[in-house]
Amino acid sequence: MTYVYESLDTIKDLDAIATLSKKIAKVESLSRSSKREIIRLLGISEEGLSIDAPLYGMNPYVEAFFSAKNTVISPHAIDQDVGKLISGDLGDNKLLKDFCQSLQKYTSTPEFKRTIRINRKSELKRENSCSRYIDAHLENYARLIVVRIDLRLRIDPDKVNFLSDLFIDMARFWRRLRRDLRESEKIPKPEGFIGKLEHGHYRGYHFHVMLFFDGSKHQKDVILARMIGEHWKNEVTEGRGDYHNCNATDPAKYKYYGIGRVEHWDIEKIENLKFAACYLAKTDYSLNSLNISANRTFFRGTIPKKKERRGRKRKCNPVF
DNA sequence: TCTGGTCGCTTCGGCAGACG
DNA sequence: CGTCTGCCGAAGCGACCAGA
Repeated sequence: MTYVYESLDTIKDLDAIATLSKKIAKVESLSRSSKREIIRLLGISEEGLSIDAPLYGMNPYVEAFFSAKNTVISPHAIDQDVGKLISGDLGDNKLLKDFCQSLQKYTSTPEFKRTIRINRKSELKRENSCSRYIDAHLENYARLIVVRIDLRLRIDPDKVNFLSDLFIDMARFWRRLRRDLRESEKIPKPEGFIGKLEHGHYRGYHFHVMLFFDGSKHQKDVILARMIGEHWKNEVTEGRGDYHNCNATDPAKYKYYGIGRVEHWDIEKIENLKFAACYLAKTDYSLNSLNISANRTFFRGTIPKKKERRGRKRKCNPVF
């Protein structure tokens, strides 16, 4: 039995490959450090990566990178070899040029563009969906408490089929959590949620969850997040789970802080909130590739019905 | 060729009612 | 009283098509 072993370094490398590959595909001019980085990444064997992170390779840009590498360089070349092959003046290196050209050729095929286009389109759809959902909540509640938590499972070595078993567990726990959020008296009841299932190469399956509470009923976002997180950890998963409380992180560390208390007049914070929500709408290529019957990764509650607005009229009403 | 709209299919969320 | 089940409308997803 083999386990999926995933190290953080692998992920960083794969992310770097994807972003650089995108840059090359767009024929952007590359800085000297970018070129150095490409050479370093070319030294990584695809074989090793596919053992460490078997699913991630399904990112089309990563595929493009290795396809180009294999046409230009022997597939058996190790980093030292690559270092020797691409040395000297980087500005005028034939191998590097060939590599970029090959990658550009790969990414300019209609099939490649098609997959990118389709993914981008569903991404936009989900982003719009998030935005509409947030607007609908702000229309009903002048003040929202937004909570962000990441929910995950500790890996159980007894599971035989690592990927699908955990997926089934996750689906079951998610159903349970949703029910509890709606019905349980023990935890605070949110007015809405957005959820995104991801397959992390580092931590396995995890849910990024965003919860919306009525700001007139709840205040302390950090405590709300902790209560839900503890419930996930102890009740829902019966001790098999774990969580990360994003609201507990210092707001100053965020460039765009859009969680916690969000008021209807605070356009900037609403924008930040939507920005954070859009992250949940991003495509997870590794999950796409799993081809599980229900390969849905994005979830949200239904758009709330317009409530009759009572109380004091809103003074400034920029949004609605 | 790309973007945006729409449609059908499938799954999901929310609710109500049954069950133990 | 808490949990399970089934139903219905809502929502995600992929495919097609029209127009820029």
